[in-house]
Amino acid sequence: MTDGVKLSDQQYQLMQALWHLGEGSAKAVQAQLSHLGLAHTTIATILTRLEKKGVLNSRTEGRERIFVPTVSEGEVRRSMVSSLVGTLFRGDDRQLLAHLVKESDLQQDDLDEIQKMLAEANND
Amino acid sequence: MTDGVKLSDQQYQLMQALWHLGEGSAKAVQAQLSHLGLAHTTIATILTRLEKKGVLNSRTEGRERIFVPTVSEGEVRRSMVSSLVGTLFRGDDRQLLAHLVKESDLQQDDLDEIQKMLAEANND
DNA sequence: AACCGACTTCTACATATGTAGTTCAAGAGG
DNA sequence: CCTCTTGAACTACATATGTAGAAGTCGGTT
Repeated sequence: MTDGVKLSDQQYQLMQALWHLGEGSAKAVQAQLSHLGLAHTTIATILTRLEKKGVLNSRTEGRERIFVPTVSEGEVRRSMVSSLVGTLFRGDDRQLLAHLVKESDLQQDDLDEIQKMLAEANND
Repeated sequence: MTDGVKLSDQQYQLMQALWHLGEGSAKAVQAQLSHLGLAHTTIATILTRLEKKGVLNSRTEGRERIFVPTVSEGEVRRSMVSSLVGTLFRGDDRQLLAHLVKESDLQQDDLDEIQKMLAEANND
């Protein structure tokens, strides 16, 4: 079934930090995302909301709260891509594929690579 | 440049109705989307907001307000796909392509078709 | 002319999200 | 033991969105 996990850009970035870290405190996440220049309270708020949403769990360790993703990046990607496909292409993945092939500026080697992937998918 | 047009599901559906119609009143849009069961005032609100956002124009014709898209479905698709690619795949279209090839349940003829498209893209 | 019907526009309220200050609790240092 | 630091929790406020009732307006009908 379609998980329905859908994250905003910001939320995805935080999750990404956690996926990289494996797990971590708000502080650790903030460090990882220092380029965004968000206040640590902001990070904490978003993490709390993500937990309420069910994509994170947290445990208290000493005085720190450690957050752990409960969904993988792959799962989230799958569900977000399929949600977009649902909206834009009536759920037909192949139309997105076609869109990409037509709209992307693909180089010869990209094409080769894709054909290789196709061949593999083909063999499974 | 990246337009940055980004619509919610709901907003996209309304736009889609207008793209189909070419242009139309709130009433016409509602009719087109009757399956959603939204009040016509809801439709009107969304249309007004879409206009403020710049993806629609409207003219008053008699007592009706006719809405006209100012962006094409293709443009919106492009910018929404590329926004998702930006978030999920650091802007690399090929990664989304790879994702699709791996995750989608493609049939043999789908593969053939894609290869045909690739060959064409290749010839341009 | 008074009324009805069809639309539009205004107002309203809930949830989600972006963003962060303020307050609180508990360990670290003197 | 008291104070300082540090991170957590709470509170706050703005914008976007979903959703729709209420009020206003204007042309058509009797």
